[in-house]
Amino acid sequence: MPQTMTSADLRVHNQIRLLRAVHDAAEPFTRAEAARLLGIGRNTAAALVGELERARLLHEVPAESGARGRPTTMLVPHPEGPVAFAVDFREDSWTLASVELGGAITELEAAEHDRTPAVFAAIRAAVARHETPRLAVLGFATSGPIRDGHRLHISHLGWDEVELNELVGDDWPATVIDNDARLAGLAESRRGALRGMGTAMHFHIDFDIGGTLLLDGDAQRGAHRIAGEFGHMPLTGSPLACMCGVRGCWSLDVGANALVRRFGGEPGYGTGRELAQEVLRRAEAGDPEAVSALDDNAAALGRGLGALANALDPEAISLSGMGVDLIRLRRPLIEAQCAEGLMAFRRDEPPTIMAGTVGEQGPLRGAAEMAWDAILDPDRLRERLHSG
Amino acid sequence: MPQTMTSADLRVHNQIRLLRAVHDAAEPFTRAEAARLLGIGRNTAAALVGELERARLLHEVPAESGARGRPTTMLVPHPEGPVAFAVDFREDSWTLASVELGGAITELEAAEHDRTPAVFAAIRAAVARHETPRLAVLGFATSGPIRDGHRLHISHLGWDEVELNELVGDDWPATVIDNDARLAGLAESRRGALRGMGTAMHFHIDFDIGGTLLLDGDAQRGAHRIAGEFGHMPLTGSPLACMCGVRGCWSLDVGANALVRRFGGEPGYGTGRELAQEVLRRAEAGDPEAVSALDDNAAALGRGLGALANALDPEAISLSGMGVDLIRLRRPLIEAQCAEGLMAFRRDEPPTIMAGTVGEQGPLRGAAEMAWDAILDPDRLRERLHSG
DNA sequence: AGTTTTTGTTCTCGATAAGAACATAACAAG
DNA sequence: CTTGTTATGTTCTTATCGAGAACAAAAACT
Repeated sequence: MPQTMTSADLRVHNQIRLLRAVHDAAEPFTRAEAARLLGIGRNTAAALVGELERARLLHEVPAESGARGRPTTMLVPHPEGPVAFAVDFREDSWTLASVELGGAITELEAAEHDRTPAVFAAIRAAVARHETPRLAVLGFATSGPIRDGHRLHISHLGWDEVELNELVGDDWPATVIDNDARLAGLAESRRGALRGMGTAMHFHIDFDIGGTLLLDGDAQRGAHRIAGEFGHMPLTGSPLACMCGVRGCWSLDVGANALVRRFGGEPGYGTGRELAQEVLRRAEAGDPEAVSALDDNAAALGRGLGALANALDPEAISLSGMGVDLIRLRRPLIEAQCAEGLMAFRRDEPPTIMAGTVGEQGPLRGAAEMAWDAILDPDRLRERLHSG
Repeated sequence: MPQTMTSADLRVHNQIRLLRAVHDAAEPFTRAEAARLLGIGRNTAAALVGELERARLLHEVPAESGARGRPTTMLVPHPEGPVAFAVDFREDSWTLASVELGGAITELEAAEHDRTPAVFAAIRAAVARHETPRLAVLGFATSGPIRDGHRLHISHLGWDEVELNELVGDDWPATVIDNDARLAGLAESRRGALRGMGTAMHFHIDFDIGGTLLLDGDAQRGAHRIAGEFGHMPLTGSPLACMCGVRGCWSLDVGANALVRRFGGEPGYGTGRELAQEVLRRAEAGDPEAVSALDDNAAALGRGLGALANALDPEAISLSGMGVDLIRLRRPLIEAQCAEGLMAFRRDEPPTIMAGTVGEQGPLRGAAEMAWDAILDPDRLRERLHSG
């Protein structure tokens, strides 16, 4: 029982419903349409919008009138309203972007980095270069699990429980951080292939597999915020020991690491990724050993997805990273192996497996969604409404 | 955006908060305590309770005064208020009970059955024998997955997609049906070992393993309402083919079926369960082969739990059915194997593994919770408040 | 130019919860 | 036995919210 529910809370609640409708809509809509959408009267809509306009959250612009009736206004994000910054922090580069209500995104800066935690200072400096009073919340996507929201662990970079509270300190704007695979899934769930689904899953396949379970548009985090290591379940019977400390992980058979290992490459970041891409190209060209490696990879992917579908029953599964290549090149094999892993009675209704539509921008857009979730929080909104 | 949020909805919302507080509380509390708990004024609490009293949902009884201050009243379920009926339908027997607000349970009837769908008529007759105007919703727990909420599949009974809409027809009271393993988990989450946890899991181990992911006190159902078949993921490397149509299922190594197979018994319900219990007894007595079988079973359980914890990051995992015996007899082995399956960086914070505290009543109590969730639905409550 | 259609605006109304002031009924202290 | 203390119940006022009806306004259609 957190807080009471009073008339003022009611107003904030309905204003958030309105803002979220604007944020989530594919096309902008008018104030009258908003009233119908939310099931409120036109007078109430006018009052809600009026306050939000004064708080610089919404802006009304004259709608070009094509139909009959008195002219109305479109509800658009306020030009001086809050924005979210989003950072996609990768193993060798980062991107900073600004995202408005509604999802319009502007890339601000991008750079490579030296794989030491010093990069956080560089990112902070970039944020400072672009900082504006409009910046409300910064969403930060990084690879690797983040325990309890502040202890970052990226084994590939040799980062062992890096303390984020020391790197992202009080001089940062309000910041929310999460895992890239989870945020990519969140982006698909909010603005991509999984939009509107009650139960879905997303997997990002890079060197290994990370993913997330998406329920009603929310990415599940787990008790210590480190849910999503689906790649470290023994789903395909591998006998090998995994870098994570477990034997037989799914990720040993799916993803770039599996390809690289097969061709004797180094499982590092620079050359490893190139080699994996090279294998995919050779497989497309028909090289028998590359074809075999690709087939094994795709088959293992499908087998694992079937197993997970038995347990979690997603409506659809979207893929990003190398998963996009796998589904493009070997969809029938993946689906056949998925069916093989599905309990017989489920095979007539298998989960849809598809490439994500947000693509490479997944972590960035997911970070923005996470930041906007924080901006559209009742307490924060109440404060903003009453201060201005 | 389903419904609007008006002042009347606010009242219902707060009344539901109050009713749920009463329902979930371990000990009854007074009206003044309720006001503090919900963060509302005493006057508001009086108004809310007054309406709920008139609607026969709450009842105020004088509290024995031990302390100073003006005497107050305890909030208890109304003696003429709605009740939920709960049915636990097992493979050879069923139980019918009545459950009040707050969880007080009264067993009404129990019987064996002949394993044909005709048993539904017998259960309906039992419900009729005990039916009262107080009956609001019937919660029904059955083993086996129920696709889309109405197609029941129990392979052990030879029931292949039995159409529940034909068996539970218009002559039934309002009925909600779900899977027994999921409802056992719901019971643990609401009234048992998992109470108050944000992310937890429950597994019921019988002939095989069924389970559920519990998030904020809610059991996840999946897109087709058939989530939870964790036992049919290949987590332990078994080479065998499973009855479900997949190869290598976890359930081939954990549960009564694994014990029965090892000792050459029939994997049927009557003798199979007895044989499994016999093996457990012999293992306790020190019989080497039984000990080995029990060890294998427990080790496979732990190994699978570790894998699942990597993916879903539960705070705790509770067990029912044969899982209670396994945790009692082989906790160290289970925990060691779980740690082996956990990614190295998680091993210092493993999920708590424990026996459920609701025990055999899990499905029944879970069915009651599900039914009460339906009773405490805003629409239903609004109707009840305005009709009386 | 008049009609139709859609939306904006204004006003009233009922309901909600907050808050303050006061009443009440127990226990405790003298 | 009387008086004070304390926690709670009760009453009344007030601000706010959304609903709803009536009316005004502005476009397109006829």
